Formats: sequence, structure tokens, C-alpha cells
Amino acid sequence: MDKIECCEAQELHEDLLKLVRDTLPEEDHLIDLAELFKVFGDSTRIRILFVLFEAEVCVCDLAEALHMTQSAISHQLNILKRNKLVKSRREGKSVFYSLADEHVRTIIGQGMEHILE
Amino acid sequence: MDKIECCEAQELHEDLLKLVRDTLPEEDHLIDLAELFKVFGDSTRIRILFVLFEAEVCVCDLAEALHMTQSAISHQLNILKRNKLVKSRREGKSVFYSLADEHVRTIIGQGMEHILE
DNA sequence: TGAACATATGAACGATTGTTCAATTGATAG
DNA sequence: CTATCAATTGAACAATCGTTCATATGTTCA
Repeated sequence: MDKIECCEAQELHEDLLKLVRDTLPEEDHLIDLAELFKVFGDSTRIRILFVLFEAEVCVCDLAEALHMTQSAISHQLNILKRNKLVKSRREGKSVFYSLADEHVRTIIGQGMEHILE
Repeated sequence: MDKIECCEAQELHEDLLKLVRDTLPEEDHLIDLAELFKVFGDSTRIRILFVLFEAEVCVCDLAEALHMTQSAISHQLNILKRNKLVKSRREGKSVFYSLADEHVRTIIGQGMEHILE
């Protein structure tokens, strides 16, 4: 049996452990979830997403609109794409990026609501 | 005037710059937003939040439920609290933490939906 | 008061992250 | 083909992050 030696609250403690076992999503999902939010956790990527809320845009336009080098933008777009938040389409020499998913709007919208209160 | 030297698409380019100026939230908000998502971007903090979805829990119970040291949990709770995602209440020797905000559920819920498709 | 328990905090450490720079790939026009 | 533009990629660097360890604060009870 588990040795309980914390808080001197033993029954409550066992109930909690059971609750956690029953309701915590599996470890893989938790890691994927953290990974997803990590992607939103950088202001360059947030700014890219806000631009893509409005239009489909090529890499060099993104770079100029956000005053960053095309290489930095490309690295970040790669991260966004690996996490399926944006998709890309080549047209001649340019590559155009756009939102892959409408969850992105919802997630960022909720985040905005939180910080604005 | 701005010198346009990108993509050879000049009118489109100027329209984009105007769009970005008009719709991009101010820099402070973007940074706060990224900061908020950074908090969600760690699986320890995600696991803490999932436990707090179910109950108000003290630090040492959290530590045992998640198999981590009390110190590690305390550091992470501090981050969650600074960002107003959890609140705390002292009861005797123990400190109990609970969700501060219902946005947390929505944000994590949307994230879950995204990774499960 | 002093001992014991619960929590918080600061410094230190390895690990991860975002940007820059240089080089490469891909596409188009001459 | 070659030259040029757009984008990608890899290595390197400083900066940030999460955990651990040791120590401090706060609370209760004897």
C-alpha cells in the first residue's frame, strides 16, 4: 500500500489520488498539449498568426510587415507548420502561408480575453 | 515613402502593410499573450491545471499526485499564480490552490480538440 | 519557547529556445 | 546554361527555462 505522509489528511488524500488516476489524460496527450501551447508562447509566432488571420501572405511580405529577417520568419513558419497551425502553397518563386485550422482563432481569442480583464 | 523590394508585388504589398497596421494588436498585448501561452507550454503546469480542474488541492498533495518534489510544484504554482491562472488560500500549515479563471478550461479544451484530430 | 510540518525562495545546473549568419535549394527569365 | 530572386536549412550563440538542493518563512502544538 501507498504510504501516506503528507498533510495529515489521509482519506482526502487517497480520494485525490484516485481522482487523478481517473481524470488525468494520458502522458502523451499532456506532452502534446504542452508542445502545442509552447508554439503559441512566442510573440513572433503570435504576430505571424495575427497577420494570417487577415490574409494569405508570402514569406518575404511577412518578414517586411513584421520587420524581421526572412530567415527568422522562415524558421518560425516551419515550427507553425510542423504543428499544423499553418499550411503553405508555392506560387512561382514565392511560398504563401495561411491558417490551417480555425481552432487557432478560438485559442488566441480566449487568451486575449484572459489578458484583457 | 517606403521602398518596396520584395516579391515584385507592389500594390498587394502596400495593402498588406496597411492591413497589418490596422489589425495587429499593440505590441504590449502581443507580448502578454505570448507570455500567457508560455505558461501553458509546460507539461508539469498542464498536469497541475488538470488536477485543479477537479478539486482544490494543497501543495504536498499535488506533489505526491504528480510524483514530483514539493519544491518543483511550488515553483510552478508561483508561475501559475503570477499569471492569474490559479489562486491560493492558506488553511493552517497547508496552502490550497484552485483555478482562478474559467478561461483556463476553454483554452485547454480547445488545445485538446486540436491535438486529437 | 522549541520542535515538527508545510510551503516558499534563491542560486546553480543542464537543457531548450529564438535569432543570426552563411550556405543551399528551388523557380523563373534571359 | 547563368543570373537572380525567394525560401529553406544547419551551425552557433546568447538568453531563457525547469528542476534540484539548501535554506528560510510561516504555522501549529506541546
